[in-house]
Amino acid sequence: MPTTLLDALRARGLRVTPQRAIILEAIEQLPGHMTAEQIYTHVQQVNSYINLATIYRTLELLLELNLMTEADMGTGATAYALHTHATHHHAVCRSCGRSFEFSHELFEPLTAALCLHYAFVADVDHTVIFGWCQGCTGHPQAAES
Amino acid sequence: MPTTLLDALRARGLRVTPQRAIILEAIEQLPGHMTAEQIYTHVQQVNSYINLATIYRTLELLLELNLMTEADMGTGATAYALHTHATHHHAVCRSCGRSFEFSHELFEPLTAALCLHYAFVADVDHTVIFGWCQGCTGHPQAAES
DNA sequence: CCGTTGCCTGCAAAGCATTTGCAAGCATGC
DNA sequence: GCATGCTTGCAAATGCTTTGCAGGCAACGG
Repeated sequence: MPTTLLDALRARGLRVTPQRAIILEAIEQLPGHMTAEQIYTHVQQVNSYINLATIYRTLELLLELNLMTEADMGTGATAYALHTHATHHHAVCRSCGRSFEFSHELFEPLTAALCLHYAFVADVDHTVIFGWCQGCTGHPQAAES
Repeated sequence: MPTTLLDALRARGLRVTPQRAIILEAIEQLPGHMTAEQIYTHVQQVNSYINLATIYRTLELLLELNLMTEADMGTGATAYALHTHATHHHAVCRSCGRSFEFSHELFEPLTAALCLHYAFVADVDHTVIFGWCQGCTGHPQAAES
């Protein structure tokens, strides 16, 4: 049962190495969005001789192949997500840092308008919206204690 | 004619130093969004002894005071913008890198929905939307040459 | 099954934007 | 004016990510 990601590599004539197989498997197993570090940790449990640089190089590859998306969640590390993962977005609270996912349909009026007015095709999978959640609303300053 | 930004500092009991005055003036003069490096360059023309670290510390202060917003335009450096600057957003093309601003009203259906469904107050001033512009639409792979 | 080719990898060091420790400096209030 | 402690400059550290290089091995042809 070869993974779809490996097939995508083969289709482009790219080499299927043990490292790539392990990394791709880890990516498929991790839920939703993940950082390079998380993939690294997961991969270590299978084979501890895989280098972080290889993770980054593989992620770069997947981004080029349009199989993944990247997003800055404001945590310092880039968050990556499989493009096949259900389209969704994140709302992140500037005060408490908590976040939740929301469905793509809330985004559709915006993407439709951008397409209509500017012929711009928004790639808003995995977009991050900052703001203040219910508990922090109304007193954003006070909540930063 | 003291600047509004300086007044904001005074109102919080923060010290008004020559460095801060120069940095705030530069921020008010630079159009739209700017990077720490750009502010630094601008400031150098007035007083070349101001340190980059001071720029960053001042920006951090302005963010805390809610006078500025920050956004990652995908250029490597964080883009800062005055909160008083007319609310707007950026669409950035993943292929050619070009970007354009679009008005806040396109965002309102989304912010309204987030508020309604999740009681989440989106702070979407200066948000960045990635995608493909008119020229690059339809063949995102081909355009990356 | 084996040899060749050049794509991939590990390692270590570099890169870049940003942050921080520390001692000196100076804005503010008395 | 003078003391207090917030600010600054400097340089080093930080954290994530990228890169140079030499060796390794997947893919392919024979």
